[in-house]
Amino acid sequence: MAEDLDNIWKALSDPTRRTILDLLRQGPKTTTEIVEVFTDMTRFAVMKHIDVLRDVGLVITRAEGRRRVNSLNAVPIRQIYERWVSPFAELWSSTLLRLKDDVEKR
Amino acid sequence: MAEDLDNIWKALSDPTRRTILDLLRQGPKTTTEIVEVFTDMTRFAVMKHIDVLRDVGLVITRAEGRRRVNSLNAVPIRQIYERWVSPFAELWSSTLLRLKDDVEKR
DNA sequence: GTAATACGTTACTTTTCAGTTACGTATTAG
DNA sequence: CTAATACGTAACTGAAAAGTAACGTATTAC
Repeated sequence: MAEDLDNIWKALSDPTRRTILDLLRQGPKTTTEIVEVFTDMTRFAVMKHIDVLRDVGLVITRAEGRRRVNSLNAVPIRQIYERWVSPFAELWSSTLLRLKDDVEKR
Repeated sequence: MAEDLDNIWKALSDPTRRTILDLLRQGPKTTTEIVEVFTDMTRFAVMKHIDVLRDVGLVITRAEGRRRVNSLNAVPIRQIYERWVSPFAELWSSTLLRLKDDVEKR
């Protein structure tokens, strides 16, 4: 669980997968519903992306008859935030200050 | 600039590059100083990673004689936060609630 | 019960990307 | 001024990952 964060980063690095997460933010969707959004891609490609998201825990899939309902799990994103975004947050202001300095030097 | 966010995600998806950002969080470092940290990799591999980080604006490099001093720019991380982490933050609590429901159903 | 629906598995191709090798340039220390 | 230092460029290799194609299974509507 320690550096599973690497897998989560990898999962998030793909634009198709991020679009899927965006979709699921509005509520659970069946696999077919997700597939239909990506008209320029085969069913299998999209399903692979869902697989990746499920493997890292960003998506939870539950069977409902012949359907698979996929829902979002935002917890891994929180882990990314706590480890990688939050520690850099304090630098946002200092970065702006430095840029300000650079500008004033000219 | 709109979906340069994709490039930023890609840049952040590599563990070596994230380690470099972690290093620079403590202050600017010359290219050689960064290279020396990664003993299991050639100079060129590390330099390529620095290139990628510079291309997406996460690292700013300034020449100082024959040295290159690399410093961190946290602004792109802020963009990631605003677009991708913050919108999901509201779901952290609801995810926990749902997990709670799931547990209680058993 | 059969046909359509929803999804899965496997094998393959293509592309992308990390890393190395080889060669080269600019800067500075002595 | 020459030798070591600090960094750069370009071409190649290997492995991972995205995407496709072909075939297969379980479920439900009629």
